[in-house]
Amino acid sequence: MNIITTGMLKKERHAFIIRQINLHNKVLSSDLGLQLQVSEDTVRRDLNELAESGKIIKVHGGALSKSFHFPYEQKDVYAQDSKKEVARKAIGLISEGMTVLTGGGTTMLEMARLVPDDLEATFFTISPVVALELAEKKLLTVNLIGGTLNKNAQVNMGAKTISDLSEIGVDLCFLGTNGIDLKEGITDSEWEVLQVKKAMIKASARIAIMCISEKLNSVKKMKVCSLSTIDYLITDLSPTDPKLRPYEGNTKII
Amino acid sequence: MNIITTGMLKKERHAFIIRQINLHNKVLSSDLGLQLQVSEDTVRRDLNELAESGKIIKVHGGALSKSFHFPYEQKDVYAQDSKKEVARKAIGLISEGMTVLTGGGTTMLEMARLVPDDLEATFFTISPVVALELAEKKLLTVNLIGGTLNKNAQVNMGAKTISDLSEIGVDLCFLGTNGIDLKEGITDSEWEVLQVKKAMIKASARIAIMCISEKLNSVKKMKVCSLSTIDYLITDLSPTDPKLRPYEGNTKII
DNA sequence: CTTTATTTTGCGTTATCATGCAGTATTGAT
DNA sequence: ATCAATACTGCATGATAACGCAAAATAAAG
Repeated sequence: MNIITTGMLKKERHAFIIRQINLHNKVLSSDLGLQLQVSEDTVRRDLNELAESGKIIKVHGGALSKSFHFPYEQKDVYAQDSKKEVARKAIGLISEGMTVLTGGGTTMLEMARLVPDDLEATFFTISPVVALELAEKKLLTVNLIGGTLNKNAQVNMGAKTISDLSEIGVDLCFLGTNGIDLKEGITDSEWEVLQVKKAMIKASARIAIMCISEKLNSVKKMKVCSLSTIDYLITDLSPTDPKLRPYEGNTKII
Repeated sequence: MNIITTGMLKKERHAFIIRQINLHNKVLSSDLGLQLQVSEDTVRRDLNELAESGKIIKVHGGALSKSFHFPYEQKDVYAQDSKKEVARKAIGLISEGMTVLTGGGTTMLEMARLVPDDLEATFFTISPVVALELAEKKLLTVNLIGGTLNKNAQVNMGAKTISDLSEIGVDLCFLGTNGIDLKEGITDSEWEVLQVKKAMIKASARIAIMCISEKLNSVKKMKVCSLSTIDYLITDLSPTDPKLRPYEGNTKII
């Protein structure tokens, strides 16, 4: 257990830390300092870097494995400000009496929370989490599209979901995305997700993509749709931000 | 049950507390103090933080599960033990590879929590809350029946739900009920609920009614089905309890 | 092989956080 | 109304973190 180490390079320390975390689900800065024979400052800097790139979760006193299993109710705790900003803007697109379709994810959940109490509208969603949040608003009609619950994404997927989506028609669809790029348009890395998104797009008169700025200009494996399909692009940036300029066209930047 | 823990990070304590609450529906600050080896002050501060972010409901002496805080009931913490007992017994009816259909409500939720991690089975449910809880179990396939989310009961209802239910066939259906009586059988007070329950019964080879003993011998306005339809009656009482004697017949008392 | 630039690291300082304790207030049950 | 259990407040203490800077190590260039 006691690993003696001398003159390790930063990369090696990082690897060591990741290994320790995978092994124990947690590490203490103080322990690492001793094991790696470096100051705790260095350890803390290492942990910061690893946390920055999303490999671990840094907490006071050390760090936790990212797969640290939290019960579902708190998976969404870390809704970053950028997501909140996107959600806030998205709400502006919804007007009285509208029929809206949404996916899942933290940004959508945040949007559900921000729906004003006096809005009367009809929502369809594939996300039970979003549905439950929307159900808090007294004037909304909330329809949950059924299907097989995907454990990671916590949204319904599969054949049933897609066939049910083909039976509805809505005014506006809010979609999150991991990949958005000028040339490739909207892309995704999971095939199942791709199918569902395509079905959602077909079901909707207008499409709004919600996307935090750090995901701009990234391409994933498979294409969902081209940019021309998108009616609104909602980001945390100002609509006049130069980074968004290339996306102007058919798409309204919000 | 006495879990020994040393040098836990705050986040770990939080996760531990959430797990305990999910397990028992309630925690006492005093217990947590001992289990986590910290002062009750620290426990209380932890509980405050968790309550602050809406993950639990803090009460005098400890905290309660949030999803336990269903719109309808919440009176006494200890009456819930009977539901737990019903849920525990219900689990016994589920065997490997089975296809199961469930409704919503606290007893169902409790059952979902108690499903063993190593059970491989397929679940259908009309409750997003139950679905999300079931999704925590790695080996389960969870299918959520769509529909219009009823804000009070937090289950899907309406025409879509009923037509979807008509398309499936399962081995066993777990139903809660407010009214059960020798002569009238299973009764309910809401028309919408009635329709859904009937559809669930039609979809299932066998029917299990889950019912805490205080609801025995009560009649509601509308009839769901007669007692002869019921295969299992699960209560918090011993199967040999004289109160249950009258219900013996086609129905197996558990 | 120097010399120079860049990065990394450790240390002192200051700020922040976490925790337990003592005293006081509040609660809930009888 | 009383009493014991539970909660909250403020504070002291030790732990951890952040900041800035200078020494050391590493890489790059001449």
